[in-house]
Amino acid sequence: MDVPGILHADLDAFYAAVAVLENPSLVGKAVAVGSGVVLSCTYEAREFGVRGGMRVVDARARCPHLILVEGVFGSYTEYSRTVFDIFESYTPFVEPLSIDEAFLDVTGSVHLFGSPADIARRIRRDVRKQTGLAVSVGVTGRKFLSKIASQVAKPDGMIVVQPGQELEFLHPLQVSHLWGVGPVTERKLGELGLETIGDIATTPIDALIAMLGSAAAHHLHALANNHDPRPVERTRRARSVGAQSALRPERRTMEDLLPILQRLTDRVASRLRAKGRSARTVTVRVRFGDLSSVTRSATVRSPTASTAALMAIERRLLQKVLDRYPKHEITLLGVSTSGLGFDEPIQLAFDVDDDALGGGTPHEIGSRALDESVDEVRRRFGRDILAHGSDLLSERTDFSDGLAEVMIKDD
DNA sequence: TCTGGGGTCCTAGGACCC
DNA sequence: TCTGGGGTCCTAGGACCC
Repeated sequence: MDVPGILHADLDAFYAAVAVLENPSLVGKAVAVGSGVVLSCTYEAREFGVRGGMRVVDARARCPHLILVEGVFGSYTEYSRTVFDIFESYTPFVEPLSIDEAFLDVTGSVHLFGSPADIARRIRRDVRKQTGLAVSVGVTGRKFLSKIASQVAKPDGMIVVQPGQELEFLHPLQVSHLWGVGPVTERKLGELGLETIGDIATTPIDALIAMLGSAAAHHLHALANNHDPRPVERTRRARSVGAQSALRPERRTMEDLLPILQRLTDRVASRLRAKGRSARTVTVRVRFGDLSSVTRSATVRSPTASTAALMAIERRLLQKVLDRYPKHEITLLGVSTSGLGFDEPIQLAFDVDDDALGGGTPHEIGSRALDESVDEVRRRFGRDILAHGSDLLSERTDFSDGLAEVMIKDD
């Protein structure tokens, strides 16, 4: 008999559980982590209707004795590392989904540690013993099904779905259990009278396509029939890096918005550099008084992680929005970078004093050099640098739309 | 009921090239 | 010269997830 070999392990109420571990007087109490909104809360708080994502004032209204604690990010990463080390002691095939959950393919580990269900039990025991945290586990032969099983198993449980029993387990569940069904899709499905996963499985694919579009329809139809060929993948590279801020929409002028833009861009650029990545596409998101929002994006030829270069692009995008919506109350919602490339050694063809640039990786030095040259170009020519090339491209230098492209070459 | 910050993926239309 | 098909890239927006 085949053994189901894919586990989904998910720590229960992770941030709240860590808060309780670090302050034993909180054991058994209704505790929430967060400020402004609830990031995580204990099951004692959930009994009163408190949920993650809820505003703290609303949570307090439902649960007046709620104890609110601030998050401590350092402890979370420490606990997380310990837990992931335990995962990796059972299989090298661990795919992190977030700080507190992962897929594990244990198919190759059964001769060492026993059946997948045995391994799940051992992991739960090890995590409990070494950290004090509860982890719920789903054990099946498919990623999506194990994810659903672990959710159903919570809190502090495990569910094993044996081969041949998958549809029996799956079909009675509400559609919202499926990964990819949120409020909008749930409502659309409901309009067709589809409430359970079994309903989706028996609906002709064409009807789903008409309602949801091709990709979503095929995706949900496949999952509802227990088809999910996706393997457990050990690493996944980030595809975008962004930063958000949520101020009330009231500011209007470029001068008001620039400091916010600078702060967000600093965050994004330094995180890009820390990862050794650079971005080709830059997106600016703006929110209006009625809470609707728009985006403007631009793609440049060569990836950059330079704060000043990103700022120059974002400024233009922001100006585009201001020109298009001159009367609106607006705020800057966020900036995001995608089309990520890798750390490239770069050297400025522009006139920059090497000694002034300090140490670091070539990428860091290059990014700082670009920062300086953007400022210098602005001083000398009154222009912004839009992009830089990976080859020497003096003939591409283009002031036609008010921007220069700076020349940078590979070393 | 949009309050938080960080992401992923998909769609649709247009430009451009062969 | 016109029509058509296919592919790629870019832009803008939206749904969903943790």
